[in-house]
Amino acid sequence: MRASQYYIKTTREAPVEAETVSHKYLTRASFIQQVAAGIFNIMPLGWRSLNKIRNIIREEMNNAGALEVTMPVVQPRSIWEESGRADTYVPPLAQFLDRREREMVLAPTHEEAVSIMGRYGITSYRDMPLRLYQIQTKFRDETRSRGGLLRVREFEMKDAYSFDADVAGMDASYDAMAEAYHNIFSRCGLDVVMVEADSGSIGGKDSAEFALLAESGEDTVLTCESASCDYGANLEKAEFTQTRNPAEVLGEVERFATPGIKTIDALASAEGVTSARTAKAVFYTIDGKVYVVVIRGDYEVNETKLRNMMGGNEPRLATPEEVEAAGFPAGSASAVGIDSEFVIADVSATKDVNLLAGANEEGFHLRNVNFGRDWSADHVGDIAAAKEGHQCARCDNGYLKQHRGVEVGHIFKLQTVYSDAMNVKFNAVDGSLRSVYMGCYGIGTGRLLAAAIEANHDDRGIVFPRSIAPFEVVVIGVNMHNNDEVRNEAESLYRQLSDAGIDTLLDDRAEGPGAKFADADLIGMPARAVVSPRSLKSGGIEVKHRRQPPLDAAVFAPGDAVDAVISCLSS
RNA sequence: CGGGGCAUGGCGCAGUCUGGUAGCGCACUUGACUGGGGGUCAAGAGGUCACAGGUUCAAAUCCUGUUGCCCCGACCA
Repeated sequence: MRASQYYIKTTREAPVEAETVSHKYLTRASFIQQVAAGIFNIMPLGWRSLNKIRNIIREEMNNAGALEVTMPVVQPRSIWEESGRADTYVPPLAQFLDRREREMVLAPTHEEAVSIMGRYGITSYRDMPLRLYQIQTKFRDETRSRGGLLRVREFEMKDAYSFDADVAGMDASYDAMAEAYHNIFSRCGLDVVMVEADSGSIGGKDSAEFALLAESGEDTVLTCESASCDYGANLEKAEFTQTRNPAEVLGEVERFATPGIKTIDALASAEGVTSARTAKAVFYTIDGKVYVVVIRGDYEVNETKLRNMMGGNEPRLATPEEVEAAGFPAGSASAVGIDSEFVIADVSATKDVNLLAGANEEGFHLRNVNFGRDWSADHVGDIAAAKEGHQCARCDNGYLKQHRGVEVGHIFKLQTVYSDAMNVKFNAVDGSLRSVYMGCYGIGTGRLLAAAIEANHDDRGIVFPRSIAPFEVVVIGVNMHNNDEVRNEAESLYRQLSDAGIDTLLDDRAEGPGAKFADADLIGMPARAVVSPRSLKSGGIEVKHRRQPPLDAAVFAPGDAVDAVISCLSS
């Protein structure tokens, strides 16, 4: 490709709203252009990179035994009613009426459509495993987008789905996809961690996300610091080993005055103990009912764990009005004296003894409060949020470290959630009719491109790995438009590289050398070959890798330049 | 959805307080010079000042409303 005939419109300045590195460079290098909030044009350079990413994904999906298909972006709302997600999907579906006033949705994901494809042909256990994937546009009318391609409303995703006859088959599909994902990310130059995750509104049981650890990410990920432990989890899911106070003899409950004390920390310090010796109570409204949620004072409630424990109903902090209407005391609250039906307890508050707690009376607290004797709860479980420094629950000798991460992939074991709802059934070996075990597996291609830039850049621009760069090498002809010798050498090298199957860009624009170098660096050309009067005088053509310093190029005779570029690219 | 901010040529901005000929840098066009890290000079082109109403002799500027976009939070396969 000749730069003079291509659409490269680099700029010195990024739009003021671009905050992340990838957003700035993708815009400055003219890979993308914003059309509306969270909606982008992908320009020729961006499209080339995305095509390389798509092809890597295709190869790995095909290797994992998946078949490529495509499913509609515009779907009848009825299939979402069939799955039960028409009204529960969060964020809400983008909907419209077609010309005959039929209700349509813009698909944010394709479990419904693939279930329809699956049930068409799967009638026997012999039809499975079946693995399907597509690379397709999704629309999610999320209330907020950010970070350029890191989080958008309309985006492209590779989504794959597996159909298996039993749990063992589903697990095998899941493992095959996980392996393919590792291959994809490493081929794209990304060092990602696979961590346990919550499955959210997709449903199902086990899920794992692939996260690039980066400050610009919006995910919070915890990993075990121990070298011998590979535990990692999204904050929503992360477990930790709770500390315990030494067992004590249960003391008598003592009520005492605490004028002016409003917080757990103030209470703990007034008593000369740490907040771990307190049981704090928080009010949540879940499915229209107000609950007292009790957790040890040094922990925080993880609302995702709380939601999962309470049957998937979304919890939110109760308003003072709701608390009052439910008849709960507003100040100095605790679960003491509350009907256990409306009490939710984290295990931390149930295991430790002789805790400080509210007296359910303004200005008074209680000493030596104990679960089982002084209060009880119908709902007890792990609803505590893990934090940096907490002890790893997996190995018990490491501590959790907290990171920011970009979620570039997510895989789920759906079990039979969709096959039950959408009637995807088959006859098993014994002749019985059973629901198919499904899995689903997603990678955001645009987000992957952005993440690759977050992970690979310097102050001059993008530093693409060869595998996903729009071009592999740029041949820069310095002043080539009015210097025959330079032009002939540059054209000849361009031809030879192209013939060798290398994606080559010939920068034949009538720009000064400075502009060409700056653009090559900004766009992230992995290799650069320079033909100029100066290089010819010193023996030929300069070849340099993007990672080498700007002035650190080696000169090769014209006949050796192709080999030099190839060897430079594979370094 | 809550809070905050912004809207003037393709991009980045000044001008708005105090109403009176729309300006700067980058990019663009033409020419000349230049030619190793976004070069110089000269001459140009390009803007219903987000939209709608109002006040006024006169509105980018003042008033009212609307829309779009950004940031923080809530939320988020």
